[in-house]
Amino acid sequence: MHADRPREILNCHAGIAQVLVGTPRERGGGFGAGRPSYATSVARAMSNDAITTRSQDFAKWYQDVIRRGDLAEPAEVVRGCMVIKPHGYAIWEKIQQELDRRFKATGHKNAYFPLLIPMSFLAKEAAHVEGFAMECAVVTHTGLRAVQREGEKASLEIKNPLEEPYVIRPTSETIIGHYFSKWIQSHRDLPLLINQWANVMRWEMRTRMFLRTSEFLWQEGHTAHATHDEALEEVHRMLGVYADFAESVMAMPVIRGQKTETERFAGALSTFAIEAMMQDGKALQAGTSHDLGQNFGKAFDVKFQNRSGDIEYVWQTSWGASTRLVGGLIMTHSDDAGLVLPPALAPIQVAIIPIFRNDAERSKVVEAGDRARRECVDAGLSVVLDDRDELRPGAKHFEWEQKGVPVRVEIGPRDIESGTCVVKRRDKDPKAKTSVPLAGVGASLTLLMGQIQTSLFERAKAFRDQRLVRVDTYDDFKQALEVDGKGQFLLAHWDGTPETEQKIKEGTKATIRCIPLEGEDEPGRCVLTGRPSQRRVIFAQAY
RNA sequence: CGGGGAGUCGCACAGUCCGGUAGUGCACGAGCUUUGGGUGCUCGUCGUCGCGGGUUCAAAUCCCGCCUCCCCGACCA
Repeated sequence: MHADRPREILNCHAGIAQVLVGTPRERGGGFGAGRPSYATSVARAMSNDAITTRSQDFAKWYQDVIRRGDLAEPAEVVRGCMVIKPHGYAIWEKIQQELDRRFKATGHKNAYFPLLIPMSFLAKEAAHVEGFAMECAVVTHTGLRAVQREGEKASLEIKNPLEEPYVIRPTSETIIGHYFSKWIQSHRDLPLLINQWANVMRWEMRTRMFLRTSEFLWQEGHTAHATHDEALEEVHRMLGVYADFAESVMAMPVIRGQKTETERFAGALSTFAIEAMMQDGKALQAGTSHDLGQNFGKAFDVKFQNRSGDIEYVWQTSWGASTRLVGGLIMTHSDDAGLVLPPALAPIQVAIIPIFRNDAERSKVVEAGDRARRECVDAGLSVVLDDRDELRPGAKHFEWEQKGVPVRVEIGPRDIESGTCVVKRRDKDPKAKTSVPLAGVGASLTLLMGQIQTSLFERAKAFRDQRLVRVDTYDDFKQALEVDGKGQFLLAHWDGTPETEQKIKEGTKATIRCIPLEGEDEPGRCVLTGRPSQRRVIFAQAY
């Protein structure tokens, strides 16, 4: 793989000119024709130098994969924010589609609430304010005025202070609570099952692209129920939706579990989450589902009249998943050559690369390529015929490889003669080519997509399972936390107190990721204090 | 916000100590050449050296202030 290739060679041969999708005919004169194009900036983003390997520097590797995959770049003009580029956003859109379909299938409806929340709303739920106060960006003024002082450049000045400042939503429980109280009167209005796709802002100390940015995109589900049991059922249903999505669509194995008091959502009775292991062995929380109890119902006066005519507060839930999932996707599957995408989320699933030596060969090969392309389209695959003349085949391979395209197909004169094409899987060594008949290529590649999807999941699961270890003493705990320079998940007994959790964190940087829902109770003794414990929890260093 | 590192063309970097016309490789443009894993050659284009002040005949370089990014903490989806 690339890691073995001398850096100099990579450096001096780098080159990706532009990205064209579809056939020349389809493209016409539209996209990027005749003007300095987006394609140019793509080429620039992806130019030269090798990707850092995972073992060299995982954090650097992560950023390289994002840059070379043309997913996003830091918004250097806005602190802690990122620009999600088309290829990165296309992945997010696929995530959205898959999740949204599952939300609708479980009876939820989409709605949209204001970005700005009256500051007073935040104050209504005590634990909630405490959790989010420091992260809030606050809007205090409106209007700008141009000011021209003598001898100085014109500048802008802020005009009118607001009577009540607004907070830019860090999450929408409060404002949605407010509207729920207007919308709900009777048990007949329940359950109320709402989802919102939105951006939120949390003024984080330290940011990393996709994993933690000041502004991020997410979905937040908010539901209200007549009973606590019903709300809890919802909490687990949606946790299940996340887990199923993560495993079957992202091919990312997850552990479902409950958060400890320390890690619980501010204002919730209990929080559940799915936790995934990244390739450096660290944990990533990939989706959360909260039992809000009646906390927000009471804070926002969300009441209903039950069947027997009594007034009760509703039981609420909220659950969310964010663009962080894209970060998880990257760190679960990608390799030292760049991005690796599971077929279910790959904006481009197949890239066809024609091989030819002269115009006569070119027209034959491109024609065959276009037939293959159409077969793939008919089979429901998203496919590109890369017939760019300005790039040689090798350069095209590198480009699609770095962008994570699951399958690359080569069609050359030899293939046309034998009626086959050469297929390379992104999840396998590029030298391991297979030959596939051109007739029925759509069907065979569709089949292959399923195999790749499964294989990615199995590989990630094998890695995770191998690094999910049971420890019973604190010495073993500290030893097992890092093996071969990578983290592990430790199944250990814990005495259930925040104090012990804190001490372990101080001593090892490991936190309790969750109390797993799967598995059975197993009495034992806390690794730190030796006090009795009913169940093992998962400790790990986390993102 | 504390500790460390860094900001020079699209990317990666040299130049900064010791002030004197802003460089290299890749990318980008043109041409020829080449095409089953980053073709080769020739000629060319692109910079208010992160921002704002100051010192100086002269500032990428020295001084002051600020901003941003990366890493390690604390905080977190």
